[in-house]
Amino acid sequence: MKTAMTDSSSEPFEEAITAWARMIRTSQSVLSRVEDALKAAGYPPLVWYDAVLELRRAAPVGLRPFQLQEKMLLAQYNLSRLIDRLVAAGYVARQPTDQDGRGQNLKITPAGRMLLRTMWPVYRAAIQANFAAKLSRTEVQELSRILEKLRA
Amino acid sequence: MKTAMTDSSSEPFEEAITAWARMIRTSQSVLSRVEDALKAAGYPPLVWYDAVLELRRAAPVGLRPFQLQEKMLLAQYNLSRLIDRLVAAGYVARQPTDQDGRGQNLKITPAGRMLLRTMWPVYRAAIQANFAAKLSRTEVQELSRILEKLRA
DNA sequence: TCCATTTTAATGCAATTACATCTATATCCA
DNA sequence: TGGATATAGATGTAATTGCATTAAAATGGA
Repeated sequence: MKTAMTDSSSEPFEEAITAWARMIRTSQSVLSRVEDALKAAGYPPLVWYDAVLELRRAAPVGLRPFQLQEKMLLAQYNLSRLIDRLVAAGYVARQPTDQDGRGQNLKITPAGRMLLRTMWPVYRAAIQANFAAKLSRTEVQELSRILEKLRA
Repeated sequence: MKTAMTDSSSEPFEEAITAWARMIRTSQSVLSRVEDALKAAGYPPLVWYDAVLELRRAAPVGLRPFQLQEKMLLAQYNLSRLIDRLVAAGYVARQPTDQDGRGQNLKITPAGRMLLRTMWPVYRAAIQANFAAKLSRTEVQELSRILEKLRA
């Protein structure tokens, strides 16, 4: 016989629903605060930072768009247009590929490196204030571990 | 003297960066899979479900738009247009307020209740497959606890 | 080799979201 | 009361994202 308890969160799946809702809500909320901090400092959205950062990591060779897409969570057409904007802003250079006539090679420019350098202190402070400062080191590690399981 | 170790993740803040990146990436990835499952089943986006669900919880009184906004993570103008779509689709009814001539009252319709009922099995299965199934009960509880600390 | 298929990337157009502003009503206070 | 201020919600327009399709080059087999 079941208990008379009505607290739905005592059921495993109900606990999962709660955790699910918290993950979606909290990550969106924290992310938007970080984005706001960047915007308030006059910087472009985080996705620009992520894309240029991947290209810095890939320097000096650079990346093809489809390789960058694999590293980011973006649809192909969205990445194509993000690259347009990054190139127009001077943070990324498109170069023809020698091996594949369909493709192109993307490289970070000096301005792109400067963007990363100047954005980082603001980004770092926002992560610290809105994320790291609210958790103990153990909690950070535990969260990281659980999220990694979730990704796989 | 510092150790010669170069593994940056041994530094507390570097661990936080890793956890931060995982939280953003993983939650987006898992969310998009759940959204895809709903779309594949012919249902509207999750934000529709969330809004209508809040109105079911608030029944029979209903909610003013600004009250719904407080419960959801949406800008005022985005909520205004979401309500337009929900009303156009017949899931929500706009009613004049008697106390405040500026406002309106939002109520779930029978079609809205039906939407929640038919979406739920698909949504539930998607949460189970993409989230709950990947974690132990203890991990779910721990994740939930940590996220709650983060929100505050 | 030649043609069908696949891969890479771009793009026309529709839907949604962001920004700025606006309208209308309510509230506050001298 | 009356005028300034605040609150609730909508909306014009620009930017971004989503969807479907397209173009061009590479690949793979007969």
